[in-house]
Amino acid sequence: MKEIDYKFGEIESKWQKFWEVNKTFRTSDDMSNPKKYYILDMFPYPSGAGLHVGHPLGYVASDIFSRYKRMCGFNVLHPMGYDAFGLPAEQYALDTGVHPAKSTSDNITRYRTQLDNIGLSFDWSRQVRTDDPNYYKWTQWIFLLLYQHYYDTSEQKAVPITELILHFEKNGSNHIAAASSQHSSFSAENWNQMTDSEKNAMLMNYRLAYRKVGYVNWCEALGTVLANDEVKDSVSERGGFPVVQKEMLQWSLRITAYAERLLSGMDALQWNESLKTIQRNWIGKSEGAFIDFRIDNIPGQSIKIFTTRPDTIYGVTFMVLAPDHDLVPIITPDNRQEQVEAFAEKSKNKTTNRTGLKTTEGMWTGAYAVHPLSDENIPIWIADYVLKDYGTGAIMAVPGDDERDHAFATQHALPIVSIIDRSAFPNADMGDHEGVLQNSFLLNGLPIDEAIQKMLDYLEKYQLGIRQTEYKLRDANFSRQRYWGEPFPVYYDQNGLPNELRTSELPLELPDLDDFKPSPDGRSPLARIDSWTKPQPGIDRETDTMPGYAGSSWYFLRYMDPHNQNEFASKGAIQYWQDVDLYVGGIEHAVGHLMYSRFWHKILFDLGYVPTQEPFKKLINQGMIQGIVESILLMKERDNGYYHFVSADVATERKMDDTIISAIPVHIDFVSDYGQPDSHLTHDGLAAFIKWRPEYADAVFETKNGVFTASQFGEEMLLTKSEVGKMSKRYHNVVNPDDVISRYGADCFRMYEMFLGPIEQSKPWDTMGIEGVSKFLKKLWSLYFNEQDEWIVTSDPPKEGSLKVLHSTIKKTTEDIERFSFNTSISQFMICVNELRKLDEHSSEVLSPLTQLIAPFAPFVAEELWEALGNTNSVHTSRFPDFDDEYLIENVFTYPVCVNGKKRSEITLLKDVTNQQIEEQAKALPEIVKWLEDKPIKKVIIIPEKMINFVV
RNA sequence: GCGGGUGUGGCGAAAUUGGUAGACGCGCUAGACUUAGGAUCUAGUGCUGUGAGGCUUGGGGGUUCGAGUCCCUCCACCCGCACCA
Repeated sequence: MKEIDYKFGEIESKWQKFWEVNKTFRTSDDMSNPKKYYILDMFPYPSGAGLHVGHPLGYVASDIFSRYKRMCGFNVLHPMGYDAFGLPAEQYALDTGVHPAKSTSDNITRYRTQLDNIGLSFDWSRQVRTDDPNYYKWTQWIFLLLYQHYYDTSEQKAVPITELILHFEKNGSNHIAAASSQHSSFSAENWNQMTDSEKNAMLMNYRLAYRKVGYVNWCEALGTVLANDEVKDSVSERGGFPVVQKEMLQWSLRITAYAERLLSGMDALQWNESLKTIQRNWIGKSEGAFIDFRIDNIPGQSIKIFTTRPDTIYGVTFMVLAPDHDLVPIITPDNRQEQVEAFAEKSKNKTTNRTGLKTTEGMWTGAYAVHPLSDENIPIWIADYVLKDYGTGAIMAVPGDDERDHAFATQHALPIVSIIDRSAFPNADMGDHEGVLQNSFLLNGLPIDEAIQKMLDYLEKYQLGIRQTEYKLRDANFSRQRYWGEPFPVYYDQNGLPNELRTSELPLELPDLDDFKPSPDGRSPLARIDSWTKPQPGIDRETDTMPGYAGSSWYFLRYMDPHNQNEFASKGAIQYWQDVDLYVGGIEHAVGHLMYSRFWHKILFDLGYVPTQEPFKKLINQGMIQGIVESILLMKERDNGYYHFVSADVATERKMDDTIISAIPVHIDFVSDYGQPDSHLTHDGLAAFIKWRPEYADAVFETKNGVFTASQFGEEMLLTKSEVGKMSKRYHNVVNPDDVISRYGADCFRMYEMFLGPIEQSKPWDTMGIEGVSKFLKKLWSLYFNEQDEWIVTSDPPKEGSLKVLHSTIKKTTEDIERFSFNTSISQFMICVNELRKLDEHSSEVLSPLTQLIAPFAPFVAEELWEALGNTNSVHTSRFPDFDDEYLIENVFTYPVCVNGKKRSEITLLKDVTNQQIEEQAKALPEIVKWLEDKPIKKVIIIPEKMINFVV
């Protein structure tokens, strides 16, 4: 029998052209349709590596959904664009001399081809690129909005800085309710007497975008400052280069002002819990109190601490400052200065890498603080476990109810007072909010939560401390000493004061440049172009550029009205589209992009530019498609139990024991001649592998998936190991969707990616199962065409049973699509097609709706079949079929009949029989008679259309 | 350590509100058509037992006529944060 096949290659290019010519997926500008749906993919950074099979997972899912929504009559906005500014393009320029604009554009062209190959239904007329001056004009404009506003903490919103100035002129800093970098007190007179530069400096404490000298994460190797979320374990997330703290004049964004709203705003969002948790942790809210501890014998000096447990204050037996706390040199008596300094110096070196460090090291400063309630003297220590940049950099130590304080006190023989009685809670640990206070005077006998409130009231009443909510969230650094980013729309006058550009002067375009090296002093490459930095005498331009997240923090709004020259998007367009109904993307943006976007959106909301508090109503994190990481170790010689492993870069020498190092990551998939994945190295695969990496021509291989094996070949040996890991260029395991598509077709590729499992789950790429999907498409095709490629669809009435199969498929798949369960919808298609083949069904009355049903998943095949069915429009402009209950209603039902919950038989009965009839007929079944024997029936449970159960 | 999540055949996985566990696909076994099979079609396939039957959703316990699903407890793995005051 001839294999039924369809020529997917021809079909794909035919319909790609058709869609382009007919603008099939243009979003309608007609905003009268009240059913709008905005479905967005996280736009990619167009890297040099191109797309791999992992990227399309989310794209295909959102594409299926948007095709479905369109067919349901929604006006769908489904755009795509490029996050085009960023470090890698500049790094590439440094290495190769290719201008970032050029390499970025080249990459974009390549991405576009790949995306089109997959058959994604984006409205490309709305494409945005963050490096387009027409786009970043508005990025700069939004930055200026931030600069021009401050956060009013009583109104809980952004307010023009001009109102703050009015307030200062009238009242000075009295009754001010504004988020600020530092609190200062001044009168109206003081304010009015300030010089411009003093006023400017003061206002910088309040602006939402502000410039200040501060410690920043400086990465020497990258020649730039990085935001907190770009740094992990003291190395840069990109490249893994060391990051140190450096003092620099930088722009920052006051995201801390929005901490509470960013936290509470999440409650109503349909995001998955783990993502919300990541954001909550990042914001890191803690409620407690600031308390001042006077220092004995040094008038006017006090230690400010933050605590979430003010109830434990009677258990304070010592204080601890961070070793680099500002007060340390002040309070330390002369005779101890030297030792204390030495300790601080030693711990400084440790802090560069303190992850996972648990220590009880510390030293007494020689000074004493005064307990605010008992007036007792308590020693002040310094210790590594207190961090300068968390809280106030100082703690009141309560060894009686804090594990770290307890360990520290034990180590250094400091007194411990038990202040919590947990005898009623044997399972409670130190620090748990269970138990009652003891040895605590006015708090004695109170449960912890009540005691906290009572102490807070008490502290405030006697002005010993204040209630305060603290957040871990830090303001976001917004300056990069880099070329490939948005220039700041500001200039500095003779006094160095920042001045904003007018909207009419935007965009401030990035000048052309051919030397991208950062200056060794940490200044941006832009600083070298005098014509740009000093456009006029007395005017200096900012030479830093904005970070990568600037352009991506609002791009979803631009899609609503991408070509608008006068506004970032028209009021009408924003009013119509409102917000993103569904956002699909990776979880790696949890604390970066998603946090900044929400922050910017809230500011735009406060200023009346957008109608919603949150930009992304529902969010789905697609899982990662992993690759198989193969490591090969080539063993050179052996003597006295030592082997020499030759890796790509260095020869490493290791003792052969249970632990084996991985040296050269290679991937063996898709290296065999016919492109068939083959992770067990076969002879063909081996030949291809050696062709690919000729340096291994003389080696002998023996592999076994997942375990080490070795074969000996003279003095050489080769070990391999397979494991699941990231798909990445450096592991040589990137699978290009183009290869899969050319072999199986785009429809097959799309369906297979969806069939792999739930969208949100990560899974290794494995082509084993793709044949099943391919087979399904051939079977589908065979319902319409026979082996001779003849059209066999008839206008006959449907055969008995086929409408039932069709309609239950419509019902099931519609429900599955709505809940984003595409793997199960595909299963249902398979069942349906198999059934129809069994019934030898070729009626257009059945096949027409089936074609429509499959269209979102396999758009190319569906178009071809839809056309063959005699339609002139695109299947995507047709109406998604509704199921008809009439075909699903059954007048009989097969009940499982159970005895004591175990199924023993089954019985098919009419639907409208009474329970008594059901019981009698079921009881009479021979199997049931046997199981019931003569035991008395205690109870009969009949659940209509579910089951019958006899309890004996 | 804290927080979040996941545990179901040889594998990827299904299973509305507790109601026939393992749908669908891969793989495997047998057969058909074939010079051939890495094509196609048919049948079988959780484990165990000749059979009736018994066992089975990470382990243990509970609620229920009935538990993958609810409750308690323990274990394993993954992700995030991490000396967080």
